[in-house]
Amino acid sequence: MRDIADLSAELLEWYDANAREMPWRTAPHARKNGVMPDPYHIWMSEIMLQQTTVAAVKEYFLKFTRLWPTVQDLANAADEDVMAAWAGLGYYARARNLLKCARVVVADHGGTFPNDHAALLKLPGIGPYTAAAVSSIAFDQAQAVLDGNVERVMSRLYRVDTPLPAAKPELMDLASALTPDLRPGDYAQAVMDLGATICTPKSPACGICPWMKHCDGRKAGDQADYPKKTPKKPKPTRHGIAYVGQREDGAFLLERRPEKGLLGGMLGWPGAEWGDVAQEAPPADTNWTPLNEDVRHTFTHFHLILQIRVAQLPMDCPGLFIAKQDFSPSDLPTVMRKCFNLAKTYMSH
DNA sequence: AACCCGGGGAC
DNA sequence: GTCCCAGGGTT
Repeated sequence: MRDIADLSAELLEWYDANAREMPWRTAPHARKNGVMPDPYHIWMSEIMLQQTTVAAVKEYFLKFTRLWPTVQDLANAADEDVMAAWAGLGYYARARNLLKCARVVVADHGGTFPNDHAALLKLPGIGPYTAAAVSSIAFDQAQAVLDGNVERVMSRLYRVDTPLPAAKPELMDLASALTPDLRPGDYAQAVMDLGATICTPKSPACGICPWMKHCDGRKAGDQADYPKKTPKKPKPTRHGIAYVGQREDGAFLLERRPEKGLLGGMLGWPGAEWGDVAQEAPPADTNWTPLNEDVRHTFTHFHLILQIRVAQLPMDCPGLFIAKQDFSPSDLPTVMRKCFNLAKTYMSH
């Protein structure tokens, strides 16, 4: 038990000297002076950071907090504005749940985030990790965070041979045993910083690791073999066609995708469902011009090859048209933006 | 427990 | 190309 207290104390000492700066983070010296972070900021950053790197999140976090400075502002926002602001960040269910959660916090919690793990866990888009992160970082509660970084650190520190994801309960027990009652918020950020900057997936910088002398993996020399993982399935390739239509007045023919499923709730170019073979499904009865080049894109679990068709459409063409001055490619998910970028080189205006 | 769900950077 | 990322929801 003496050893465990040493571990957290040594990591906090390292964090005091090496904490990375982030727009949502309260630095350790400020925290020691009683400054606490805004729970709204911590919550928003943690939602954005799910499966997403700090570098990618920064500009989105600044944009969201500029557009919606408080959870009340966000709760009052229009759905389509939030989805457009999220475009490009990926995993769009996060944006829908972000808005849902803001509205629940305002309606059921008086606009104040609950501070305990159990209450946070009930909110949309908040799972075990995010509940622990918000309760520890924003409210200094002794909750163990277990993300990809901590899984890697724990599995190396103790040479856990059980492969992920089956090892998660075991890793959670190890992480909980290390979480201190003193400065749990800084400790949570410290152990994740350690995984992100020193205990990296490939070629970890063990020579400068504050836990070097405690690490079983380091002692055995096989730290890079952890964590063990169950092999993943190969990605299939799907095919489809995207129709980029522009009306005589410059407006674009788009469609709002269904709330559930791939790119849910986002704008996109019309077309049939993607499959083993590309299917024609022109959204207007006119002469569509196929382009020589395809759009290629990779999603979480498949590769996609999209053929592009372009056409000029008459003013009486039915459908969801967005005026040229209201159309911004940055409102589109990346694959749809790729389609536009390719099509526009072939369009006259 | 297994599957679905983006996008980008490092290698 | 592969792997990874401050994971959650659904079935």
